[in-house]
Amino acid sequence: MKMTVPETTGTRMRADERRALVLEAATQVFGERGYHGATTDAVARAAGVSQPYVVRMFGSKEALFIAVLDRALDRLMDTFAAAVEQTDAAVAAGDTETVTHCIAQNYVGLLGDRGLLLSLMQAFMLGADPVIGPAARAGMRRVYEFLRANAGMGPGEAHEFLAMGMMLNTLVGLRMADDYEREPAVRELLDEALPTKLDFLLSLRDAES
Amino acid sequence: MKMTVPETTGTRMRADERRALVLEAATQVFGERGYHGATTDAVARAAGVSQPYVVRMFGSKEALFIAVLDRALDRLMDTFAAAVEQTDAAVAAGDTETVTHCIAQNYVGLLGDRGLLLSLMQAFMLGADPVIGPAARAGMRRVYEFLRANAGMGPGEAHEFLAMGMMLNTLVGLRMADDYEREPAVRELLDEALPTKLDFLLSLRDAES
DNA sequence: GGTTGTGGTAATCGGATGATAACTAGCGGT
DNA sequence: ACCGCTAGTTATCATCCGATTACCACAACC
Repeated sequence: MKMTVPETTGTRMRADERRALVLEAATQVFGERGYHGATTDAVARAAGVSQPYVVRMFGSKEALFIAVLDRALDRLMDTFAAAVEQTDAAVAAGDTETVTHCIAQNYVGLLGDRGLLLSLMQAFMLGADPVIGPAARAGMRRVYEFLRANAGMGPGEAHEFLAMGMMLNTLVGLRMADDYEREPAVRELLDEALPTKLDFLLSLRDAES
Repeated sequence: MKMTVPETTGTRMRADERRALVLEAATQVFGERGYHGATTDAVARAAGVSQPYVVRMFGSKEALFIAVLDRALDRLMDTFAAAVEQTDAAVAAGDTETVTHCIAQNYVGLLGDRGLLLSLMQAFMLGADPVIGPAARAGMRRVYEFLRANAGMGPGEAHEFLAMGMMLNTLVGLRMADDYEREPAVRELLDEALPTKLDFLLSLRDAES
């Protein structure tokens, strides 16, 4: 009974590691093409495994998407929670930073993981689906209730914050930054939507393969 | 050369009428299930024609979606333009109504045609698509430029207005109203998002088949 | 050094789906 | 009456995709 943790030294990987890899790949693919547009084969190739393995690991494509949704929400809430702590510390140090501002900063950071926010949005557009719909609604509730209960926002603040978030997600989904140089109106809109972090967003766009 | 307009009295319909019917049906179906999730067969059944006819009428599913997108944008701009005129008339009469408020009112009215706004949102999530992406970006630009040039909004106003619109679209896509009675948080959020027209939205939900 | 369990893959199937081809029928003009 | 054009259909194809089955291989443990 040594109970050693397998080190993944050889050609094979531990199942939970591989699972995390597949979830990451699936997040990207689902974010890019949406639930119906994504194929389990594309996820498998992105993760470097075979297509049947992806399906068997999660039971079905639908279950995989739910897992992606849950993971995305977990990460989102972690980011928010960290932002709240960060704000508390700043306030304790005499700073006058608002929670909303601080969370917003960290939210923009999440745009770096394009798949995460887009997978969420894709789920939000599938409210009519009998399985995904309820899960997506529960996800939105979870976010809203966090903002109200843990971030100390009022109903109006929370709603406004979510509206900004949906706008940013939409602009990312549209790949609006692709037209930043070419279209003056796009430049103006993005300058307004991302007052501080715009160079960050553009660098992400250019870093794409 | 009588040049009479065929009256569609018999079993057959004029092509442009049928085309409008199919476009309306496609708007609903694409809005519900997204571009990839929608099938040309579902569109055909909703329009009461055969599946091959739908495909041949537009050339491809992709072209049909682009047509749906264009029609949705046309209707959206018409609604906005009417709201601007309405505001001008109110201001001339001594009223102090803001354009933003008036457009927002009319926008909420568009929620009645659920497919219209949802088809737009579905397009906005497909920015990575080589054909749909550019069309969707052009659509968003068209809306923004109207708000800036014709509705007299500044960059900040236009951005804020769009953010509220994206939030409302998302809530509709989520079918969030389904949880209005059951979940207090949802009730609070919807009360905040739709201060005046909430009963209208709920009546729409209940009117569904 | 076999044996057992875990981490995979190759082969394949069946249903769904977009598209095409070939054909049919209503309607107006002469 | 028949002729040509427009509005439609039925039948069918080729492809894609999620899922299943059966099999393979590495590694730990006795």
